[in-house]
Amino acid sequence: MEVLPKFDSVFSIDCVIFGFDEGELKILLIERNVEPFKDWWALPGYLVKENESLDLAAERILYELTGLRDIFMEQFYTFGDVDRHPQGRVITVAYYAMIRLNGPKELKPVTSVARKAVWYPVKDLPKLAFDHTKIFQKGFLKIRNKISYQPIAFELLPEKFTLTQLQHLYEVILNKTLDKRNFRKKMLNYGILKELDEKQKGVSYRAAKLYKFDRRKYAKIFQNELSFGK
Amino acid sequence: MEVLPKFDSVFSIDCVIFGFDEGELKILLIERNVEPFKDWWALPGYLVKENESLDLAAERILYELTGLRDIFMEQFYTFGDVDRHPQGRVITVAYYAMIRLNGPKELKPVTSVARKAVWYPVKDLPKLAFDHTKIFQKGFLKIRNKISYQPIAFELLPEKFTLTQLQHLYEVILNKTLDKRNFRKKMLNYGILKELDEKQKGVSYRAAKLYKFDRRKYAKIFQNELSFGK
DNA sequence: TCAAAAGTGTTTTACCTACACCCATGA
DNA sequence: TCATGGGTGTAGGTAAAACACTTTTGA
Repeated sequence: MEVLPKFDSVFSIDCVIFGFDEGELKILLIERNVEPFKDWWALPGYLVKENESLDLAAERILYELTGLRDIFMEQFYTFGDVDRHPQGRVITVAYYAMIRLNGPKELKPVTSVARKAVWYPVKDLPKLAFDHTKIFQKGFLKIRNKISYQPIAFELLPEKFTLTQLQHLYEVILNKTLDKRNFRKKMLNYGILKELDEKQKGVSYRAAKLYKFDRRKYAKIFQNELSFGK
Repeated sequence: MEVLPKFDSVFSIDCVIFGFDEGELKILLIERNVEPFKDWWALPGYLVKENESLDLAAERILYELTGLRDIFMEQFYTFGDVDRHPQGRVITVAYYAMIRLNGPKELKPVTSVARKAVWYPVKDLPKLAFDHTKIFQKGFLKIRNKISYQPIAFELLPEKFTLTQLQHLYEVILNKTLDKRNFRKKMLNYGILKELDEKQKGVSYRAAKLYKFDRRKYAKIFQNELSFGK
């Protein structure tokens, strides 16, 4: 009978959590308070427990290191270079999520593994611990790719937003400027935006209409992704 | 200093290898010769060694269990349910590939872990060991999705093929019938097919032109995948 | 001569792209 | 009244979809 080997391999989760704030795309980083890479910036990530599924581990770890709860994350890649962890063989399953920053929501690690958690602009990231820079890059590619064929960007915006805000977000993620009229046509055409009877407030120019994302219609339209004509 | 825990977690690779033969989509299965799941059908898969990267482990494992070498595989998902392996905590990184079956190529396991390896039609799979049915399904979705926006199906065909063969392959993977004229227009339009001066032989009806896949042009066109108009 | 598959074009519709001006608002 | 962004339409091109008949070949 085959028996599992006894070498000390373990696995971890790392999270690439995107947020959008002050016109900038940001990700969540922690300052590590433990070796290895003590005092370095890192993606929120830690070891999976023996009796914990990957998805649940991801939720727990994100919560413990940043205080964020109930974030829907999706797995996107597993990194397994032999020497990616200085203390042994650790492969890591990377998850990503796009979330809404409701103003300056407090980030409070609940373990001492992280000294603090902060939102960091992606265009100016510091050197990261382990292979986390590579993990971030692959995660960024993932959302850039996904946004091109699924309007998932709403997740990053406040509940009510203007079309211009939405466009800016696309421009930041795709790293190019978009045509205003074409962008609006396309977005409205999707049929997943609810126009509100409300307008922007506190701006010193013509106030823009506010929109809401219609999650139900989105689900209907984008659940069946396959397409290849008759 | 943080120390890695000592519980016996390990990881494995499982491979979903697609082939196309006699008008049928098939995957490669092995008959297991070891516990657990001795005598069951399973995806080719085994434990990763301590000093081996995931990608290299995938190559080695596929070779050892089936005799196939130099197959380009891509990772697509990692399965980590707590109880997916009866003997302990084993997460598995799943890889897929699409390959060409040059006639009845011999499959010869080089370890005794697999009693034999065979091509099995996907529409009639037996019960599989572990959570391999789930892994297969996710892999199938992956190629179905990918083929809808990238003409990767060539990998499955013989070097020279007719447009009708190509269309049948698409129909099998997408599970729907396609319009002949539209299909041909679209494929030829991609500009990645070389028309040969050769025709099909040995058929009792009008012989079709043979085509070759132009890998260089394919690479040029499909390396930059992002698109969202100005 | 028949069976079986090869091969071929046109029309309609939808979507993408490019492009420029007037409008509403608060300071 | 001015600066700032909000908001709008049209024309041209490209790709997808629907649809049916003639041609070639070997048996």
